[in-house]
Amino acid sequence: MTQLHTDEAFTILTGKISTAINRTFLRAFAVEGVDITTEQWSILACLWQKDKVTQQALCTLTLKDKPSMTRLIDNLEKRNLVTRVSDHNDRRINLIHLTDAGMALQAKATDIVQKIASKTLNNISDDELNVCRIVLKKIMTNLQ
Amino acid sequence: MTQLHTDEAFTILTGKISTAINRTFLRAFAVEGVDITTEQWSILACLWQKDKVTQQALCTLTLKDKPSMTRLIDNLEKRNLVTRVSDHNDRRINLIHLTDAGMALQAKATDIVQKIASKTLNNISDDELNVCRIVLKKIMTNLQ
DNA sequence: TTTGCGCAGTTGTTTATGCAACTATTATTT
DNA sequence: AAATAATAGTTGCATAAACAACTGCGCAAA
Repeated sequence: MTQLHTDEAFTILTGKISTAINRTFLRAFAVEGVDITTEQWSILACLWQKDKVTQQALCTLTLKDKPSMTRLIDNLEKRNLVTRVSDHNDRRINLIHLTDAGMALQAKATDIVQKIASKTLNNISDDELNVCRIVLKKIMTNLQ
Repeated sequence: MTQLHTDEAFTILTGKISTAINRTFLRAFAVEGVDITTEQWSILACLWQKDKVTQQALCTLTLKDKPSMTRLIDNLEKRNLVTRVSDHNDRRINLIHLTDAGMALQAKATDIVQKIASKTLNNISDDELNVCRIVLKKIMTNLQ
């Protein structure tokens, strides 16, 4: 690949895109009265698929490290969206449970995310997006 | 586009890619004895192209807001890589000057970045990367 | 000239990441 | 069984982002 392209792609990937997406999510959530951050949403999205999992499982799913997860769960607990429940068989483990409030957020948050996703991916063809997905996956693999 | 693809692309873009790239950069810099972060590098890279610019200009170039820039420059000054020089014509303005140490980093840091870039973009064709660049640019535009 | 607007930059608060070092609990190994 | 290793989670410290509120300076209109 030419050097110019490499630099451009890198500059974009090195933060700008995710920063812009995060900002868009944050503002949309705020406007719609959903008081969570993008990161908190990413944890809730896991729990909406499968509830009562360990913090470690959430780390693996979201590619975050344990300290980050500890603090994200702290913040979600502050907002009464999840609770830590100690496992009786293995007391090292916390199982993260959605609260009623946490479950209640699913519909609205999912709706907001869908709207942003379709706005963001407007005028991008299936083929283009597919190639992009493949490239991003290759990059993730190369970074291991 | 299909919903599945949308979700996947989004999950990757929403932080994971840039987090992984940031981590890789940080470690590579640390291993090679270059004591800067990815964000600090992004500022230095601007200055290596054009020195003695305002903080606002750096904000525009890197898509960061003013408070972020203030603190990034603070940290770069702590490391003696740049200095703030007050403009005599307009005392509102700080011109950011590279120090000798800041200039001296260019070769080594650029080399590290090149190595990571080629490792990261390994087995990705020019065509694929081009499509990906176009998609990422469209996404950035859609997010305005 | 003085009032007021706009621009450049700073500070405070909350949230999040990376890494290292730590505690507590469980599993292994000898 | 006792010592050791591995696992789950927490805490401390530095860096960084978003947003709002602020200071200080320049400029233009009344």
